[in-house]
Amino acid sequence: MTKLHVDPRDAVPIWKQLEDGVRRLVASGALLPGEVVPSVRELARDLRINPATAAKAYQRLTDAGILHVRRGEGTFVADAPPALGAKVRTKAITEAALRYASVAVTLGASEEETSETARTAYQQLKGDGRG
Amino acid sequence: MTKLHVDPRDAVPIWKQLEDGVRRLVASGALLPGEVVPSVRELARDLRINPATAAKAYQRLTDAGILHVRRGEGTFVADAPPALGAKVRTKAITEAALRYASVAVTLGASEEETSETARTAYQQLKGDGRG
Amino acid sequence: MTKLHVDPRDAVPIWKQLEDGVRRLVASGALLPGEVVPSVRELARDLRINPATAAKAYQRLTDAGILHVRRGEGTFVADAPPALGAKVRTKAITEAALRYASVAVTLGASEEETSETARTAYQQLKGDGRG
Amino acid sequence: MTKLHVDPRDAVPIWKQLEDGVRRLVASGALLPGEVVPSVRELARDLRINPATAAKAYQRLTDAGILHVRRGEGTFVADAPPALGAKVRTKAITEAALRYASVAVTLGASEEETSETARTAYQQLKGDGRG
DNA sequence: GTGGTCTAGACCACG
DNA sequence: GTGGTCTAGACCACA
Repeated sequence: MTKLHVDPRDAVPIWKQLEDGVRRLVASGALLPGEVVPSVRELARDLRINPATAAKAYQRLTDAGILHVRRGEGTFVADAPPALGAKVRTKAITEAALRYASVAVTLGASEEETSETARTAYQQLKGDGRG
Repeated sequence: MTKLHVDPRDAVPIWKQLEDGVRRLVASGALLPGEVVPSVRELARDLRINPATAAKAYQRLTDAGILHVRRGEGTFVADAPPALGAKVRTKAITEAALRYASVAVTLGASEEETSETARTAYQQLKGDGRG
Repeated sequence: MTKLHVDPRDAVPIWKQLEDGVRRLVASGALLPGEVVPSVRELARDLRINPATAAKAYQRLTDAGILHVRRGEGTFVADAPPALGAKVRTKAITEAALRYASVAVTLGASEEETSETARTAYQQLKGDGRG
Repeated sequence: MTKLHVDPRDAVPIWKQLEDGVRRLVASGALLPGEVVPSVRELARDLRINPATAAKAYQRLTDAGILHVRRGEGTFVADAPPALGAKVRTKAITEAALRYASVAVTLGASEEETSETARTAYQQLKGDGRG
């Protein structure tokens, strides 16, 4: 139901895969403000990971203001997921684009292939939402 | 002289930044087949990194057939930098695009901004080459 | 009616916020000896909290001699709210001041700003009383 | 040498005591930019705590931009410890002052005693610096 | 040597 | 039931 999945063999840490996954679900509208997210234990059981690992992801998301905890009740999507400063945002996107383009250039992709593949990937991710 | 630079504070390992950098210079034509590359010691000194780190990058590049060592003379760009299988190539590009798009979506970028920023990054990197 | 309010998102437990709140109202004279306090159920309903949580606060206040239960009639402010030993009192204030100053120092506040902000906060709380 | 100490019996988490301690040492100038901080393992050994607990504090400080890590080399005080927005800063100080004043009022302290005790606590903490 | 990650399992406070 | 903390110990990558 939650469309969350992690790959323990991936180089990127499980807690980060989880954090990014939730961020994406929230950003894409698949998880709405106020909505419950699975409990740490439930998530850990479903994904076959250690509860502490799931807890780490949740805690970071809570610190970032994406989730918030009602003690003894559970964890929820925050009412007003905070926006990033425009500067920081642009810088982050540009850097990610450079990392991507670096791979594309190395593999001999053309300018068109590079931008169109990015567009396709974008559409694919956006399709995860509820629309 | 080689336009190589590494960022010790980046999350990606220094040896990998170096390896990718050389791959890009070769792929973009900034480094031509038969051309000398700096020695491990020289490179380590210039970039202020540990020689073992530079050696690791060169070793991997040599294993991959990108560089070629002539004992006593130095290290050179291989005559015929190997091509990648089409399938593997496409898969690698697609995966990189997904990583990039994931960041873009999370930051609320539009489809246009995503593909255009990728294009800009591509042009910027291509500009590093000699052509 | 009682000017009591709790913040479920605060790090400090709800029952403690409640307990401290009542203590403050009594100490400041906003609640006089012999006066009725709301029932556990009423309070829980007004503050939108779990009755068990309100009960826990009342229990602790009763144990401490601040409140006093007359069975079948309700809960009242005790006639002679107990005083604290001078030593314990001073120690408690000093420790609280250190916690506060620690925050202030970390945030780069000056000595004046630190003591004046404490004074302002004091006046604001005192204003909650009836005098 | 590091003047860091933690109390496992305290209600506040060890990792937070540690985090606050380092923040204070940096803010007060006792730890200067570029300076090394003890390694996770060393700190854990000295304080008799679990390395993971010390690591958690360091990681949070790194995320906050107070410390930064040079891989394989160690952890250092960041060159430019980031400043907080003025609004956020003032809000944080005011809230801390209210928590403190709440205790003071509850214990029957006068306005003078409240502000002077805060001042004394401030001076005591500032004395930890190197001046 | 360094920091980072993960697991396993325990204990606690809260509601 | 919920999340938070802590310990113990293992493994990994990096320099």
